[in-house]
Order: sequence, then C-alpha cells, then structure tokens
Amino acid sequence: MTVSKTAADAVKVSRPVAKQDLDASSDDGLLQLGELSGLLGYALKRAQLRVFEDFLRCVAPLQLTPAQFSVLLLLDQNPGRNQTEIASTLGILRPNFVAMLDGLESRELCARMRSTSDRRSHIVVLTDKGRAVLARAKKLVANKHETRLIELLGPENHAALLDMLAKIAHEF
Amino acid sequence: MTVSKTAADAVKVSRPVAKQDLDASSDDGLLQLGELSGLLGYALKRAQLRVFEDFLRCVAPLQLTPAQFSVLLLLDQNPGRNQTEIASTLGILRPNFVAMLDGLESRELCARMRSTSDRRSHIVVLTDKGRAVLARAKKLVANKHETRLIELLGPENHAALLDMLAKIAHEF
DNA sequence: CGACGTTTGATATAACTGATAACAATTATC
DNA sequence: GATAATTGTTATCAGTTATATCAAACGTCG
Repeated sequence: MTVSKTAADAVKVSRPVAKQDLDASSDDGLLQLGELSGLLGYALKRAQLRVFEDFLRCVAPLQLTPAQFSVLLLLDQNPGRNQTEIASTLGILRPNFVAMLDGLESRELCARMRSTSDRRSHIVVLTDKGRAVLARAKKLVANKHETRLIELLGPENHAALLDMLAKIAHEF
Repeated sequence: MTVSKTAADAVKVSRPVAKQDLDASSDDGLLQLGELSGLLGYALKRAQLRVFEDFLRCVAPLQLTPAQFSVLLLLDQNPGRNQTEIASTLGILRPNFVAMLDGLESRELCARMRSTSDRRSHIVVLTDKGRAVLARAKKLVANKHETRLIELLGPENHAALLDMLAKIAHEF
C-alpha cells in the first residue's frame, strides 16, 4: 500500500516576484494558492466536491444522491437493521434520517417494518424495486464513475488513496 | 402510516448469502460497510469531516473556520485583489462571500478599500491584526494539526495524498 | 458624447444539510 | 411497579450553497 512516485513534484515553489502594489490590477494572472495547496483539509474538500459532482452526473438517470446510494448499499449488505443502526453507521443523525427514509420509501425503494421483538423500532428493508435500482446504480457508478477515477490515478494509487482516507477517518 | 402496502415486495429476499433473519436483532455486531468502503466519494467525505473537525479544534483559540483561514491565507499571498477574485479562487460564490467578509472585517482581520482604478471593486487587505492572527493560526495548524497527519500517514504518503487530491480536483 | 451591455458588490431568498430539544410509545432496570 | 433509557418522530435553528435582482461603475461602439 505504499504509494510510489509522484512524491517529488509535490513541492512547487514558484514565488519569483515580491512586489506590492496595493492597487492598479496588480498581477492580472491567476491567484497563488500558496500554502493553501499544502493544506490537506482544503485539498480534501475540493476533491470531495468534484467527486460528488461527478457521482451525481453519472447516476442522474436514477435520481440518487451519494447519501441515498449509501443507504441502499448499507441496507442490502445489512438486512434486519433498524433506523438508528443504519443512520449512525453512516454518520447521519436519527432525526435527519427520518425525512431521508421518507423520500426513499415514497419511491418504494425501501420500506419500514415494525420489529416483532421490539415494537419501538422499524426494521428497514430493501424492496425489489430498491434492489433493482441499486443494481443499476452500482453498474453506473462502477463503469462511468470509479473507472475514470482509477484510470486517472492508476489502480494501485487509487487503492492507496482509499487506504489513507480510511486511515484518516478511523485513526486520526 | 407508511408501511401498509408493499410488505409483499419487501419479503422477497433472495440473496446468495446464507443467514437472513428479518428480525430479532440479527447480528448485534457492527454493520458491514461492504462496497461502501471502496467508494472513493464516501471515503473522501468521511476523511474530510474528520480533518475539518480536528482543524476547528486545533485553531479554536483563534475562532477561525477552515474557510476563514483559507481567506486570510489567500489575502496574504495575493495583495491587491478584489472580492470577486478572492471568492472565486476559493470556490465561494460572490453573494455568499459578502457576509463572510463582513465577519472578518468586523473583527478587524481585514478591510475593504475602494480601488482607485475601478471604483466598483473593493480591494481586500489584511490588517496588522489579521496578519498576526494568521501567523498564530499557521503555527497552530502546522504544529497541532498537519504534524499529526504527517505522522499518521508518513511524510511521502502525505505528499502523495496531496498530489492525488489536487489531481482529482483539477483533472477529473 | 451617449446608448447599451457588462462587471462589482450587495441584498433577499430559497434549498439543503446538520444539530438540538422535546415527546409518545415502548422497553429495560431495579 | 416506579423509574430510567431507547426508538422514531416533530419542530426548530444555525450554517452552507444557490439563484435572481439591483444600483453603481465601467467598457464598448456607434
């Protein structure tokens, strides 16, 4: 999982000029990001916005947001779970998950069923339609979205990237 | 009130996987992220939230958000620019940048000056206080925030990560 | 010059996300 | 059986992001 190459050109210090004008259209060129380009949080946010944007475009025919897609995926992988479990796994607060589930349920992609063992909780299940939409979404994501990312980065860099991001999310 | 009709659809669970309980606390363990852990967008968002959270904590004594910090950094690096240039470089829409600048200006971290060459535009300048706060913020970010990240990932992995994120943001 | 279109900062507004408090129904604990 | 805790839900609020519009100032071109 070690990331090869590309470590060299990480530093590009091109700051040849040190004038200050205070006015009069200064430079007219692109602005210097400066130390901003070394800020991981900034790079993360920019990359995340770009990836989500492309995700939305690729999966547009199915009208699924990244969050909705993640819910369907999680439901498929974890049958028999209630709302609190699904929501908290995805980092969604329970109150906010209600409206989200309402949306999916109104499209008949999933359904709430009262648990027989605990009549407080709703077990969330994928409907057949939900499974079908999920299957189509997975193909779109894999073929039109992730493929391009892997192509851009290279397969082992892509894997290393996932590794590092998971490490940040869990161990930082 | 929402579960009534599609109960029949839902029970159609035909998974190659073995166990299916449909109820009764199924597994009780942690939920399986499954293919979600291979989704770059998901990993990106989770990592970004974590990094921002830590950034806020580290720089809390100065009461600066990541966005505000990025504005101060950009102002320092690019004197003599107007609001539109600063905002668009950071991906902030001009209308939203107004309130943001108001906040920074009310704390006397920066100031708007009417340009003499174009009386429409406001040139945004760092005040001395702004420069001082920025300097302290940079130290906090470098020592308490980025250092821990580099330590977690290793220096060359950290550099490679920045590279890949920039590549995604600009070439994807 | 002067009419026309454009740009800049600003306001208002809407949509969406994230977070907190509170509540009824149900379950767990003592 | 009284009390506390949990589940889904509602209401609400702060924060972010997006669009339309406006007046002032600028540029262009006839």
